[in-house]
Amino acid sequence: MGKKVRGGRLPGFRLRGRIWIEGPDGTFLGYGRVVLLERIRDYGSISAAARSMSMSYRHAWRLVESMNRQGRYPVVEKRTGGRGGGGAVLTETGRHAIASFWKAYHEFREYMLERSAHLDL
Amino acid sequence: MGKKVRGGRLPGFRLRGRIWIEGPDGTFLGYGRVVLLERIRDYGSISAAARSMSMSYRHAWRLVESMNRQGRYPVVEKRTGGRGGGGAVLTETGRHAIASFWKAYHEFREYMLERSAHLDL
DNA sequence: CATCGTTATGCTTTTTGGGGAATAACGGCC
DNA sequence: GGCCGTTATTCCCCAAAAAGCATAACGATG
Repeated sequence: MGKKVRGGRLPGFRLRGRIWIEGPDGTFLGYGRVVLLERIRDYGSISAAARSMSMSYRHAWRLVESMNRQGRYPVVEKRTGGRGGGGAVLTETGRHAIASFWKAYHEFREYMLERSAHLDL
Repeated sequence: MGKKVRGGRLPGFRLRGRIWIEGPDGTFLGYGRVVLLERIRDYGSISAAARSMSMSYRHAWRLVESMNRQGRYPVVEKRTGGRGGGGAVLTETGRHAIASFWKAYHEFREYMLERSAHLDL
């Protein structure tokens, strides 16, 4: 009655995955980008956001550029100069993008959790 | 009655994703690895399989090593020397791994297709 | 009008993943 | 026993991605 000779489940193995939103020019939104957007929202500047997640400013800036360029509307509005040197704030589009991504993301986590259960190896 | 000012859907954008099976030492099975296993099954050798997908033998060999080392049982049995120089064949574990992955993979495709439909951006 | 921290951008260095070539060992088969 | 194509492994090189460094430019505020 043992179905197969193979020793059964491999304990340490699990199904993993990731999702992202792709635009005309490659990735538009992914986990890292969304976290970056949230930090920008919380800290009010790209550089502070980058520092807070130990990412280089240059990299963070490029990510924001990529997101802003792809959509019809920018996700981040940037101001140079002025009090405190300037800063950056989320647009309504940006806030909406974050919400959309998290929604898809959490549904996906749910799915993966459920699906991992009947993974037979 | 327009719900929001934002101009509506961004036409070119779509939800994408990928899945893989992770073992104690990183990736155990992914799309590329499974295709490689199938080629090994079809051609009877790692080098022919690698050639058929224009992958370097070195890379293919490493992937096989990674898979073989992680599981309780190897997925590929390799023979050096002999008629035709040797070769490689799938084990029962290997065949089962392929089937398991494709099952999860196709279910996942289904899910993504369905989920992409109500992605609002 | 000098200050200050931020955006903006170019240049150089480091890291990383993989390809290519070279070589040894192997072992049925003629 | 020599041949042959495969497994097994090492060393060097290349390209792409990201980090690090170094400056400009900016503009509200004191």
